[in-house]
Amino acid sequence: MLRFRNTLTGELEPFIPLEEGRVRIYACGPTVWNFAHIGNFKTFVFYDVLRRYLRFRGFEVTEVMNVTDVDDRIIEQTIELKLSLEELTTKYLNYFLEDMATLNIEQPEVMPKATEHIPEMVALVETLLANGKAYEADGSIYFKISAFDGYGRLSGKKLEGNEAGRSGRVDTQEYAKADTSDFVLWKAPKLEGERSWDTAIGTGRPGWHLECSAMSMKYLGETFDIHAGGEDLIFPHHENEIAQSEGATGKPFARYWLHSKFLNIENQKMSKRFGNFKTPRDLLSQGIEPMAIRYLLLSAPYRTQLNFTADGLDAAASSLDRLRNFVRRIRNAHVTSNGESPASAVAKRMLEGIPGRDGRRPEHVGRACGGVQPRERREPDDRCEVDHRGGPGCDPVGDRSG
RNA sequence: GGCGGCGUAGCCAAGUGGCAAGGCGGAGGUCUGCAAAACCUCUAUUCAUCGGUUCGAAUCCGAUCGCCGCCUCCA
Repeated sequence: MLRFRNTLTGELEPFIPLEEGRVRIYACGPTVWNFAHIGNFKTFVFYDVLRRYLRFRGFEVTEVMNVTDVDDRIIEQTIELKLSLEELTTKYLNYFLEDMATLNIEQPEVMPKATEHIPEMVALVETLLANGKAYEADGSIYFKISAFDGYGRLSGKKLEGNEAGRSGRVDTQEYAKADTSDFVLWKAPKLEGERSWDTAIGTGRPGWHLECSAMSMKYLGETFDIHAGGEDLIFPHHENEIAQSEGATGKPFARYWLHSKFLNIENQKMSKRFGNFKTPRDLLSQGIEPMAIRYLLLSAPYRTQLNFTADGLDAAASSLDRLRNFVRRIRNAHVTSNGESPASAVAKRMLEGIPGRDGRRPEHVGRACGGVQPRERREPDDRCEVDHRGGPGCDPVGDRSG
């Protein structure tokens, strides 16, 4: 039985999809205002391993990953660079897709853009206005948290304990909200030249969380299986998604919430804001091969924080070389005494190892494909045993040559 | 101030009650004209600290110290 650590409950829960044999996943995707850095890709590689592993386990996977192509940073950039929204976001979306391919990340089944789902978002806001969970103020529309029971369930936050603006990251005086904890659904334009849409709920653009609710429900249904994202999104993003989605439908939103921990560098999270980030392109230009980056990002389980270092990257590259050597040796090896080919003997052991394994620590999906090692010294007569954590369907390091 | 996570060898890291996986690095060796590569062997009596529970604890409980993350548009 596959189990996941569900942020919603904090428990390790057996995974039972809504529909047998099929998994519906919504994964929070990139905001295409600039290059994505390898911290971002830690999460995207996690999604990739998750979908590959689920498929390996026999599930049909439908993954929706949004492309946020309108938000504050994008708007600021378009004004600064005198580009249209489409020019800027198309450019960086293309770079992102290239980077995904470089790191051998499979493309999700659906990659919807926020700007192409304005009508769906407007409809959602209209529902919330109609049932009293949203209100208008100064041309913007806000979600009324006091009208939604269960706010804070995902993040475990109690509003009393929180201090508005404590993170120092946001301007809490920016909006005319009735309650500081309310969040914006629809934003009236503020800047000169800011992109906006004329709609039935007014002129403006969607708030951060709205696209994820509208698009996940459109492509996956009002209730779906897995919602994944970086740990930073637990609050407020995912908390607010739940509020506005369940506030509108009255039905449970996502059933399993999976959050990946951050990539740190010099013991601080990698972030554009801190200027301490590296992009895959930066590393490639230093002669680092793409699969070494992927290997490094998978060297800790997805729920474990990973510290990025040059040594770590070197170690990943060395490990990868050794792994490839191992594969080459299997291919060149002779058949075993019972007539089985070495490659199939290895595959069989991997298959046998996995079911017993995930029954215990299934949430280690990020790690599931991390460790294929020869164990020749333990069993000299059978030189092809492989650590059970690898899996053939898993393609451990996503290396096509392997 | 509130909430959450983590602390295992020089470095990265697995392990959630029954003698401490693995990788990198390092040391020694085999092969090789030399070198490199490859391959082989070795590399934690001990799991931040202190108490407790137990026949048995890295694993469970309590306290302490240290680090990290979130606290309203960050993957």
